[in-house]
Amino acid sequence: MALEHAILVSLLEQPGSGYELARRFDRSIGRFWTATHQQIYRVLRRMEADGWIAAQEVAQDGRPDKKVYSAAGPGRDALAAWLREPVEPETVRHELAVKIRAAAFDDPGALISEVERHRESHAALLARYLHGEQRDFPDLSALDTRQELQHVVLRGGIEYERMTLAWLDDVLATLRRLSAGG
Amino acid sequence: MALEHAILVSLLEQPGSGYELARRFDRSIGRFWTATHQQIYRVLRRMEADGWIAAQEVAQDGRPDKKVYSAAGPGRDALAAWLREPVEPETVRHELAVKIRAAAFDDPGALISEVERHRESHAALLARYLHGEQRDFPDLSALDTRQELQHVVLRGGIEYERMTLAWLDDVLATLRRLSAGG
DNA sequence: ATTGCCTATGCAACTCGTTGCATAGCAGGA
DNA sequence: TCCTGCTATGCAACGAGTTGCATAGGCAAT
Repeated sequence: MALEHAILVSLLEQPGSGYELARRFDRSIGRFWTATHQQIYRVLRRMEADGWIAAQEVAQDGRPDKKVYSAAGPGRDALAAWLREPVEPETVRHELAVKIRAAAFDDPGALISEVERHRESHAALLARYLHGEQRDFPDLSALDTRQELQHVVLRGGIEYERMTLAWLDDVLATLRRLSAGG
Repeated sequence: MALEHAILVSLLEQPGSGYELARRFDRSIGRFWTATHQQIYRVLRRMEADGWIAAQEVAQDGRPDKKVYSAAGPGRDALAAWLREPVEPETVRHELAVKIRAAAFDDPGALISEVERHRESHAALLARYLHGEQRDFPDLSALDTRQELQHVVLRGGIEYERMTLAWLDDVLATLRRLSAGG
């Protein structure tokens, strides 16, 4: 389980409430680790009970109070220990690949609009990555350690999206060829 | 949920027992959809109850009897309906990316051997893909629809592994630079 | 005025996925 | 001979993840 660790990293980068974490997971972090607010609140309570993080009540005017969490010593230790553990292989759930093989038993042409939709969403994500890179890393020759590591992860995301776009074009060409009766 | 659908596709390509399906999921299909034998048996029972698949008891000598499943009419219908439904966005769980960002709060050098291990396993998988391509698709100019679709999925796997290898090299270079104190 | 959205946290119920264990006969090697 | 491993199926318990709903005040637009 790595949701705890993903939350720890996020809190080390910047303390925040459960709600704020949920929004971060929707945006940046969620690109390589998804989580709903329910999961986050549940795990935060457990982590606080275990002493990994500390909470501070913050009163706000005009909106509900919030609990701002930050990483504590035992949390840092747990993260360091986890870093040294061997990682489990990534489990992939590529639904579109299942659909493509399923199309052999139905009409390949029925998948085209679906694949086009995927292509658009990957193109949009790539554009967002590139925009975020410009905004957050304007000068690539002056990055500290944290930024270097954030940037190498971002580069992975960018390359993944580029590769996926090229592959989806390949898939579309194949589907069009097959449904045209080629 | 798409485990049902992945199983249906596999049974349409070739009928088989739960045990055989589990091994297929370990090998080919498992590269884009993982499942343990427990999940598979549980889902097979449900699918049989729903009439999606039909079972036939097969006695064997020297080994336990098995139940060979094959896709039934309602299963094909369900698959066709699913093909036409919009797909949920793929949820990614990229633990290594979390670790890389976590390394900013510990020693980046501690991650190097971990990343090297990943690199090796991706290189091995790429080699297996390429070997499987040679074996299963010796003549790329004479493929039927099913093989065309299987091959375009395989091409996706190959490109994914190539991209991942290049990225892991990038990660390694970055980690080495940072831990050398550059 | 009312509708709908945003911040902020949480309960309850459910499904999905994993882990450990059990059975049971057969084959092969130390 | 004992141990390991393969085929083949399954139970039980747990942990992870999702979905629907609830509360509750404030803001902005219709």
